[in-house]
Amino acid sequence: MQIQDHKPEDWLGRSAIEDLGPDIHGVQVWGPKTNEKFQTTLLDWYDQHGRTLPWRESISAYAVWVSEIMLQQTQVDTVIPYYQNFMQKFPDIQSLAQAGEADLLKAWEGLGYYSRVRNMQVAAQTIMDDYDGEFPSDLKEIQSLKGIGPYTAGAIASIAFNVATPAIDGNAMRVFARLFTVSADIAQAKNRKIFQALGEYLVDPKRPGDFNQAIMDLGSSYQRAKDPNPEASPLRDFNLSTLTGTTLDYPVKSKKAKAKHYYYDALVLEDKAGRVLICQRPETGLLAKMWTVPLLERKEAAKEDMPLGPLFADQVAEDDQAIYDNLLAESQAHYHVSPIFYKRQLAEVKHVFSHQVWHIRVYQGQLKEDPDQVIDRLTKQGASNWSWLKLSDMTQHAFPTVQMKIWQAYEKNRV
DNA sequence: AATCCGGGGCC
DNA sequence: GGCCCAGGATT
Repeated sequence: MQIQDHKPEDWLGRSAIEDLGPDIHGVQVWGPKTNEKFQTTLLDWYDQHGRTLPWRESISAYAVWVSEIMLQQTQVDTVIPYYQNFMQKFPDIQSLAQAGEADLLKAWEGLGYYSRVRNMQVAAQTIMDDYDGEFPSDLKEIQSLKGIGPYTAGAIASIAFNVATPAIDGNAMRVFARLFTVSADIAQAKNRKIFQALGEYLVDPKRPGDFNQAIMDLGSSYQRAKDPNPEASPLRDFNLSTLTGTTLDYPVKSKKAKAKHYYYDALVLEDKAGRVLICQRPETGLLAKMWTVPLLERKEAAKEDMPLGPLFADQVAEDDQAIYDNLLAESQAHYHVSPIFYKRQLAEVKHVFSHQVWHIRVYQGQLKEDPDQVIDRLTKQGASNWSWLKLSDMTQHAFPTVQMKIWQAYEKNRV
């Protein structure tokens, strides 16, 4: 599609201009070459009032890449300290490609969506192997890298390599939907092409990177999702929703499905030496490869309080029998006790994910007998994804936030 | 096209 | 409790 040959109404599926009239409140809106006036106004504002951010200080493809991956579904204020730590530990593509996975996960600990950092390392290795260590500058080659989709490719290409392409994320879709009163549902993937086309029409071919960043800054200030201030925006006179008083009608976004609820017992089993048993989650799925104390999902019928006392196998959900069996084997081999332990409920922890809500009862495990064995033997036997952790030394494993909550509940309430 | 994948901030 | 956020991979 020859974007430059079309006016916005051609791909909005209706004539916004005709519906509203060319003259709104005495202001001429979106006539010929209005996009060029829009660009000038936006970039003049950006030059004077754009945000100062760490990854804008000295532009490199690597810095833009790291920041954009971290900023996926994550707010700027959350990202900044992670970004600075990450750039110090992994300052270039090569150091990222060669990093140990545990160190990478530790640098990402608490940030969420942990596959982002694993994908980034895969991409770094691809760049080392296939691009001689130089970040590719072609839009399609950038998007072919693991973890880089259409938004991030557009951001890197425009900001780092001055490629005249838009960067369409939720922020840009909100800004453009309000700008042209687009009623298409931004939650539906098929509608992304509408905003992509608008972006291609609007983007400044001379300063595409600054244009895209200016849209982001506009979306975080005058065109925030909540409590926007469109009347004071430098783009006020271009904005059809502002001129018609319909800002909060846009963007249209359908609701997400409700989260499912799950019920767990967290078993904090501490030995005489002050070590706590932890295990590593599977390689795929939620919180992949992160470490937690054993989490046993309660059977549907056992959602009520469990009686304090020994833990028996028939109280554990089928999916968690392997965890239980492993606990049982370890305790029998090294402590000659069965069942594993008596337990005391300390607290309840609630943790909300995008699609799941976890309700966790935290139990303090109590060894039935006093172990005489040397604890180190435990770490040498059995599967490597079990470990005894000294609470004073938590830097060797990456823990998800839900585990941090369990640690806090344990430290506060342990007896 | 729908689902999965974290976590924090805000109301 | 619900919604938002500089999305992408998987199915």
